[in-house]
Amino acid sequence: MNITIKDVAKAANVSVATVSRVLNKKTNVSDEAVQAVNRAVEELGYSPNFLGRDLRKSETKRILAIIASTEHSFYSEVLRGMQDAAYTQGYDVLIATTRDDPEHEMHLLNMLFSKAVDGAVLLAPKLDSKTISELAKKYHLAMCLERLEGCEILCVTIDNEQAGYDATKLLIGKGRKRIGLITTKVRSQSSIDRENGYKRALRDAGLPLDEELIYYGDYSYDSGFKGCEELMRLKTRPDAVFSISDTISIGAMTYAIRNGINVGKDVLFFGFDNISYSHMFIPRLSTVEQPCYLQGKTVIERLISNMKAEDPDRSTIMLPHSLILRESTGDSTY
Amino acid sequence: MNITIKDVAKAANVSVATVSRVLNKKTNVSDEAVQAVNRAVEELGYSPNFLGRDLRKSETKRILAIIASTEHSFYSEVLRGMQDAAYTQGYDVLIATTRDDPEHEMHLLNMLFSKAVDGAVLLAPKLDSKTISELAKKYHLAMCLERLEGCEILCVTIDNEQAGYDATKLLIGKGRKRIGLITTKVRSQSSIDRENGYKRALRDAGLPLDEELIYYGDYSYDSGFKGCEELMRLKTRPDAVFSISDTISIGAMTYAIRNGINVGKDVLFFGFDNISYSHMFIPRLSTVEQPCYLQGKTVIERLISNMKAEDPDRSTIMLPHSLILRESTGDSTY
DNA sequence: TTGCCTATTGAAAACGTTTTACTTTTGTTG
DNA sequence: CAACAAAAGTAAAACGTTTTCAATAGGCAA
Repeated sequence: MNITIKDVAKAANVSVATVSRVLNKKTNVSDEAVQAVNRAVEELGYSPNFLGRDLRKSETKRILAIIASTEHSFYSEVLRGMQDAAYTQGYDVLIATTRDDPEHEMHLLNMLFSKAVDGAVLLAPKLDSKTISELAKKYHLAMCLERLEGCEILCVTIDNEQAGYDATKLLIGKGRKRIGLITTKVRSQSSIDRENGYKRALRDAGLPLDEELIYYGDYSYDSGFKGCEELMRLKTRPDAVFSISDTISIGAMTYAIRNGINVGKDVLFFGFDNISYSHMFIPRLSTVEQPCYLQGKTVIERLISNMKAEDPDRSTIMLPHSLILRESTGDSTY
Repeated sequence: MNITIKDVAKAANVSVATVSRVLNKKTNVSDEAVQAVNRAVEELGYSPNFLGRDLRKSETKRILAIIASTEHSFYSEVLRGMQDAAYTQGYDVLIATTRDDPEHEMHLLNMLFSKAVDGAVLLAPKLDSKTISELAKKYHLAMCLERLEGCEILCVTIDNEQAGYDATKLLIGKGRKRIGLITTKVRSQSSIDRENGYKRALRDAGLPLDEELIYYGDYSYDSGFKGCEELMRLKTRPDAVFSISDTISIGAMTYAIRNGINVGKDVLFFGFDNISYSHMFIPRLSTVEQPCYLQGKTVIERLISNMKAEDPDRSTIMLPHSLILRESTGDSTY
């Protein structure tokens, strides 16, 4: 039924080894042999079985990117960076989704343990730091976007604490004294870091830290909407709202607009991630931009280099972020 | 270096065959053997090499979903449906992106030819109908969301022509006489179908087909913005605009709003896909909803059933769509 | 005791490659 | 023309599993 290298060898009147050499562009094979083999491959419509090849070579030239879901277009650029970096070195990137389930995450990592891929990158780990640390010792595993406290693993991310600080400080610089924060109940390290940055900025500016001003929800638009509603119902309203993601921030702004609040004037809004919709929304959202493409590219480059090295790099690399000022903070820049 | 089944066998004092039987939960193996093997597996931290296993069984229990990119969150639900269906049958779904490059699409399909996956689903084919038809004869290949004229392959989609018709007819029903269409220059079958539906609705209503009212751009927000600008500059403006995607429609509405047009009153807007942002935008966008989850679920169920069948199903299945009316057509429904 | 059946086990083949180790052919040089 | 090196080829081992086939052991009836 299936055409194997043996069939090609027979058709080309050479040995199996010769076929293999031709296919792998090795030297030590005559022009006639090359031609005969190529003709046979063509005629038979042969394509080599990767399982056999990969087993023998014990490498697959494939890397698995593990994300939570493809819902957040935010990942798209990161993955593009990963693919570009991988592709130039002859690797393919496959994507799989955990759907926020740590068990499923472990199931996917099985592909790594069982050599179905050469390496893996976690973009939204649900497993705990210790477990991942342990795995990173044995396998070619890395993290991107999200770091984990005390986790010894190659990790490429941004300084989320500093980014939270910068965003908050910018709002303070615009004369705001009561700044709300909408974050998540589920504590990913990035949201913890961003929250810490927010708090440090308040401290540095001598502003009081009012726990009332912090709303804990989830990553959704609806949560942003709800969070803003709660904040606006306080005796003394906030005059600015920093959200740890753009989607949340858009939800928050929506509440404000629907309730007659002048966004960018009465209340300033600041998001995080610079997703494409943040500049499509009216008014355009000011936000923190991460170097998505670069993070993806970097993590793959390092991971592949780790795969060749005897002594793998398990450090955390923080790439620079930047602030993008738009209408929601009263700036008119595009 | 690596722990293989042999090491486990040695440690458990049984043969390799017995270990394999225990691992695969076969009968005909004594309790003692089971325990000894499990203990050894535990102690050595053994996990079976899938390459060996898959080669021997010549099946991987993996299916590849090939999309253009993860940028459009629209795919997310489809993939979720695919994964649910696959997972209940013991399959995993891997995702790979073509980045709109037919050559790269072929490269990814290589994983299918070379048995690295058992089947594949194309969600945004760039290859031509004939090529895909040919491949579908030899491999377990299916399509989802997008059909291809004259392509003999298992395909799960919606009736895009009818959907385009329905949306346009709705606008006509609201008394609109000059309806603009913003579509794409690159002719995917779905956009052709939607455009045809638009035209049929005009014909059926006895409205003239004015080529001026059709703008050909790409799938982006910017293209929608630009398209709307062109349409609004016509001597006689359209009183409604149908776009073949929500992102385009949001771009179009943005132009309108920024230029003082009363959206939902002066001009109605209709999108396509019901992406999450379509109800976050202000005003909320009326749109065509596709059964994303169901399409994904269905295509995988059929594909897996094809993998077991002698005579595979190569028909096109069209699932029902529906209209969602929101503020952009003057409806107040959520 | 003998014979037979069943439950468990193990040795070895098989899956499709690549690669090693060895043989044959070709070509060059003195 | 002998000697030898280089080039081109082959057979077989190896990768890590599963599965086939045969063998062993144990139980039980006669």
